[in-house]
Amino acid sequence: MSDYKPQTIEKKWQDAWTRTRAFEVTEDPSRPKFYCLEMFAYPSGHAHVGHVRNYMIGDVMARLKRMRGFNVLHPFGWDAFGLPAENAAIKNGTHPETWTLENIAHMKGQLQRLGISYAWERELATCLPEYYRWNQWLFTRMFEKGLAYKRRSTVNWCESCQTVLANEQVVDGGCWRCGTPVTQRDLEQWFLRITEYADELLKGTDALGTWPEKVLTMQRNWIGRSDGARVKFDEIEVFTTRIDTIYGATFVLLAPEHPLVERLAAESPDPAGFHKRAQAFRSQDRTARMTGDVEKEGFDTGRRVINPFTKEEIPVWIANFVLGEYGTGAVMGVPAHDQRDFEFATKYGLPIRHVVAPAPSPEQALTEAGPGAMAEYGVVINSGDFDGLSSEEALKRMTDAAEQRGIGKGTVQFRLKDWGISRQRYWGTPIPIIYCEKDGLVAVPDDQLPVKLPKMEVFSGRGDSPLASVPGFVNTTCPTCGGPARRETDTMDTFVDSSWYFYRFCDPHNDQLPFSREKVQYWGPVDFYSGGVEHAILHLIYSRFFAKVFRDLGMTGIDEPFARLLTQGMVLKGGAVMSKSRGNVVDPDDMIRRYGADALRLYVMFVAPPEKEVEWIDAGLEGSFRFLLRVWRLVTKIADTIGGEGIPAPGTLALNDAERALRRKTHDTIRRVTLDLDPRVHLNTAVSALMELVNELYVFCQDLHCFRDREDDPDDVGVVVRIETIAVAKEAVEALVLMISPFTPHIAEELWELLDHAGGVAAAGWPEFDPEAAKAQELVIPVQVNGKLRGRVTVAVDATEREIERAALADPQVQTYTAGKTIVKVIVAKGKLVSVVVK
RNA sequence: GCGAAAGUGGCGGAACUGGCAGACGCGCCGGACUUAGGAUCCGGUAGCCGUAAGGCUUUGGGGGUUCGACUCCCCCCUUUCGCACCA
Repeated sequence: MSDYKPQTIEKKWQDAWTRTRAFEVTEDPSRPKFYCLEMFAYPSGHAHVGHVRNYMIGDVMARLKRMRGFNVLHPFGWDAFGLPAENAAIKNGTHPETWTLENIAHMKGQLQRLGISYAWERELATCLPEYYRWNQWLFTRMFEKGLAYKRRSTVNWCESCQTVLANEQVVDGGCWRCGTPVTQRDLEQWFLRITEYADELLKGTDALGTWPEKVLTMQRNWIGRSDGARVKFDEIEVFTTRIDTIYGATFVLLAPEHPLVERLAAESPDPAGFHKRAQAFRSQDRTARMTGDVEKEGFDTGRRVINPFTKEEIPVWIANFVLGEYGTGAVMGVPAHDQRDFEFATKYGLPIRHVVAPAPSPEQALTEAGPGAMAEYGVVINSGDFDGLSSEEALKRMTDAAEQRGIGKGTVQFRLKDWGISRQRYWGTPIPIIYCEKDGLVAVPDDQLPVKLPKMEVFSGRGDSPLASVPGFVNTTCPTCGGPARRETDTMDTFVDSSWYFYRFCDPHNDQLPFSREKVQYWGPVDFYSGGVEHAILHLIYSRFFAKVFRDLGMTGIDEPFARLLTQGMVLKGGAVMSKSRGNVVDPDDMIRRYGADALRLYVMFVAPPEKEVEWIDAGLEGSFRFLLRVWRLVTKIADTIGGEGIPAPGTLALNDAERALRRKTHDTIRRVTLDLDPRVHLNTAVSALMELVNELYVFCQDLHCFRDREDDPDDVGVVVRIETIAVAKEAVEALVLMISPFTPHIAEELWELLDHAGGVAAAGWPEFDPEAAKAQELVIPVQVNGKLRGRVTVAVDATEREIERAALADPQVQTYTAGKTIVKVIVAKGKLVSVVVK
């Protein structure tokens, strides 16, 4: 018996996999496909054990599916554009490209040392022209269809990153990357019209039943559909979801940004003062304004408009809590039925009129202002002809009435905004647009793509778009008229890169198109996708959007890119996320050196369910290492006994009790592990089941002397008397080695070879569950008396309910509790439990 | 504030559709083998009472449904996450 030397065997098998191109695949219509993907990596420098966890989940699934006969695509690549590379360049003078490519090389080595079964020949990096060329190609298609457009607008600006951020990239009022509070800027920006797909993206969430509910909820909230109506109060159009309360509208509120504000200022007695007050609201910190921390404030514009339903004249105010970018930027104030309007009206003494009564008792209409607004639906009152209608009914009738009178229209409003993709930074995809005096905005023709990112040497990190300072890049000729023209100098948001890479993996070397329809139709959609929950409304909504764009371009027939999503929990150290700046990074290479990749892999799978956050504990890894030692010893000690030819299948043999028990455990373990892996993805309990099997195997082998303990002693042949014993031990050990292989592939391959098998575990296939073998002959059934466990009876597996009841009542333990009492009832839960009720 | 998920030993966590709570591992305690062990093997390990057999209590707290509740229902507490004036 040799010692377990993970470093040696891991190297051996990793080399073998590379040599035999074990994980490279091509389309094969004769086999079911399985596309397994983990979110690709930003090459920040070093992988930590948090990355390892995500990649392991995918690797276990990929390896399992291979063993079960699937044609498995399991690729990996690099989300290689991004700010850290540029910042590193500014700080150290290393070119972003150098920095990025070096990091990729290092991290790739780390992943290879973990033995992840990637199809490395499909590796891609988004910073290479072979990739970003297709970003430009797709942008051009979207430009042609009006899905990419340019406009001036107020955008989110991160002072630290010196660039624009999309709405999705503003987290709690700060930059998603660095947390710096976001400010507003007015800029010319390129947008992608994701709102075109708002409704489909929303409805599509219903079909994503295997996604975590949490992610779906976040996406639904983000898209934020509201059904309501636009109604004109003279020239001011408001958006409301509660037109049923319009008779209670006693004022109108404008956002400080509303286009009418400046005109009203000009018409007011004190234009300068008016302007100043509106401006003060506008410059209120957006973050505070958005989070509702700012007190509701406003002022009367002096302007009056007619409520089109009551015909009353009501005042127009400007209010700091009305959002300029949502709806029409104007709302009707219904203080009786909207909490915000209520606070506002109370503060400024505006009239409050109740027009909806609580549904059950319409006659008990509220006539006085209560502690707050009554925002629920009810029965409409004080509303002319509409009195007595339910809110639901009034919504319809009033909308109809407004439409008939030409003063309003039923409409749907989304919270989702178009995706601003212009970035004023260097390390990204150049936007393939040329500005010509004569022809205006011209897309770079496909045959001139890629627009290559010029090699810049100096990075200041200040000012606008670095590319603007490269004359050789900026100055060009118009593709249409040939006259002098200049190029767009902004680059694309890196989330463009990650929004379609999963399709590129299907056809990574295509130099005619981003991918061929045939290949994506074969591999797509991704069957199993795993990554961090932080992308719930960034990457995951953009990718869904792009998938629909590709479909509408006729390039795929796929509506949704990710059939199943698993959001894995983070690995913490000292209660905090691992990061270089905190200095709490656990380096997988350290762990591999000490315990081997297999132990590390096993531990991250065993420590907790994949979705849960976990705290990294070194001792736990040691435990996993000890388990592998135990497996190693078990198999190496018994290999001579069970290896080789001529051992019959245990199903055909007459087994004794111990043999039958082991066989039952073997097959019960196969059943549990199989189910835990697929579809449940409870990797931790699958590992526990394997540990139980190992424990039972040890006892069995020791009791029945299967181990050959002393190799130097020819008398210790380690051979048991019964061939039956050897047969069931062999079955158990082989099933164990195969089932552990998705978790710890190196040791599994090594042991499989040691057991005289050629061809590797993937060729051997996943063990078959035999329900007959797993069946017990007798059952031990617990017996409760008045709800308390009082005894156990052993019955034949096919015993009838009557027999079980009789056995339970005959049990002496049970009788001590039933003696002298009346048996009221006996419930037999077949195969599970007997419950006796006595009085 | 609104919404969602979760609360189980010293710790990470099991318990499939209501049926033996605490699987598996870590840690700890004891034993065996050892020059030694932080290696390995075996055993113990929710709490309380009891020498023991055994008994009682126990899945955040309180009620309820049920022969039976970690699991279902109601109220409350705590934690985490998401949304946060979207009219």
